[in-house]
Amino acid sequence: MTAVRHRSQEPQWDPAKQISVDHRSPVPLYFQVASQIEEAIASGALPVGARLDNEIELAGNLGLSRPTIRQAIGSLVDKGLVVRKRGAGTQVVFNHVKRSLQLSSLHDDLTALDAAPSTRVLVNELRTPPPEAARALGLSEQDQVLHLERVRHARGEPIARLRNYLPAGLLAPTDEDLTDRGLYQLLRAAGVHLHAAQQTIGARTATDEEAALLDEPTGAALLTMQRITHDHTGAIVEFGTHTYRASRYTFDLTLRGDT
Amino acid sequence: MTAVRHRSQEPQWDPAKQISVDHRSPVPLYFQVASQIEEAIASGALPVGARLDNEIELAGNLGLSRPTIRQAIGSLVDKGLVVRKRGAGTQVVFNHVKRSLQLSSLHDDLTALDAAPSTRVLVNELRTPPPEAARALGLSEQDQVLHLERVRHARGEPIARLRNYLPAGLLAPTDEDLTDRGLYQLLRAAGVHLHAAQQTIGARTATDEEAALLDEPTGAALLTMQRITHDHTGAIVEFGTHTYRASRYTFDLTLRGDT
DNA sequence: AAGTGGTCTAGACCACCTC
DNA sequence: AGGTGGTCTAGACCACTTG
Repeated sequence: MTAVRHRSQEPQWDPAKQISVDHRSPVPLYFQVASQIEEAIASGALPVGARLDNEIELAGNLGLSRPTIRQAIGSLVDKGLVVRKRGAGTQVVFNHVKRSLQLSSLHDDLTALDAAPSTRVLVNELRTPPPEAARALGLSEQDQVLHLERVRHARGEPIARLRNYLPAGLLAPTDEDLTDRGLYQLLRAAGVHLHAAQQTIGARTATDEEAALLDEPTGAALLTMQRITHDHTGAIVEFGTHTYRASRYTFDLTLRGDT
Repeated sequence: MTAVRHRSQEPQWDPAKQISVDHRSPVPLYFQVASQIEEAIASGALPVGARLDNEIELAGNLGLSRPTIRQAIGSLVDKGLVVRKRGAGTQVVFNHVKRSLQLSSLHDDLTALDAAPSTRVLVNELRTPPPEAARALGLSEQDQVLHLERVRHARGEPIARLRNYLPAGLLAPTDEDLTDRGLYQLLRAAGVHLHAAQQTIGARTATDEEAALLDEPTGAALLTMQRITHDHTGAIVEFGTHTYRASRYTFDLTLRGDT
């Protein structure tokens, strides 16, 4: 019945007893199941290497159909937490997912890190865009765009200089809006559904102006990131060109294979 | 903006006539359907903004069940090519996916770009690891690991200095192996299933040694990338710490939202 | 009100892995 | 040879969006 591998110190975690589903809840059944398995993995009740019960058994024990169970486990596979092997079973391979560098703003990232971000607004007005920004937004250099320039601080130190260009009419933030909240937060609040972003990460040495803004010596190495953000209709909602102090900031990400 | 919203001006692309499925093929039906829709999107037959037929109709026209069609479209949603909206339909939002920065080696990336990569092997032997590498691999500093050090060139110019540490016994490449093929290629050929990698991207200025190796002036900005790679069992198969010429190389990636 | 995707069921056969 | 995931069918009801 209970498939226990030769890991003798298998934790006592009986899915039939630990997972409960509520058919009246508006939360989809597959999601309820996935969440509870994920929690068991994160808590260590299902350690790395542990095998899940097979899909048929799991379905029977929970009173659900196999496709529903498959959908639940499938979402964990997508997250990279477990792997399925035909004929062999489903095993836990990670107990947490590092999800940095998702579609979130620097402000959100720093807030999550409890780094007390603050923002100084240098520019917040409609202007004609520089050639590079016009090209990225698919506009002409005569069109007006919202030009934003900010310096982001965390823990009392400057971290990055952020320059953004947005199509006119999308947003009209006050300086206070920009001080308190990240650009992505403001866009979401304005009803924009962020869908995807193309980023290019590079490096170069600081100009005198950047060095002064970021409290670095001239010639210090800076990380650069340029980004084009699309909404759910495929329209371009933002072009940004940012520089980060390499001594204070790195990009962390995890990649997953397709095999 | 080429948004087609009315069926009347729908492009001439009839899925019933353009998509064919072969029930005898070993290729899954959902995959056959997904590939052909993806091709239609890439070719422009289904432009950005176009709406797909609804799932029931598509299923009926192709003689397949709705879950199979859903699985096909679902894979396109995962790739970010189309979006589904309940009550509204499924629309094309992108016509290509930039898939750089996936789980592939620099060698593969450069080969794909037709950049004629070549490699100079500086170190290829078993050694005790530096503290940082030992910690990343979960080994002690007394354990032997395979130490690799290479300089990658493309288009006749140096691009990056690559330093890798692998658990002993996993691989025993000759210098020729390393010259001709990327590390990930060698690992796959050795039967290792690459599953995920954690990367940290940063920047710093070049040391004299790096400057000489990479043909850059001392003090030039370099991109740095550290990576820990796991196989499908969760075991660590590689730790790498690499430096790239910022004047010749950037990291491109696209991020997708969860909404 | 009609159309469409979101979820779910209860089966089935096959391919692959392990024993 | 038996167990397991991979794929597929033919339905069903619901929630949301749009005209």
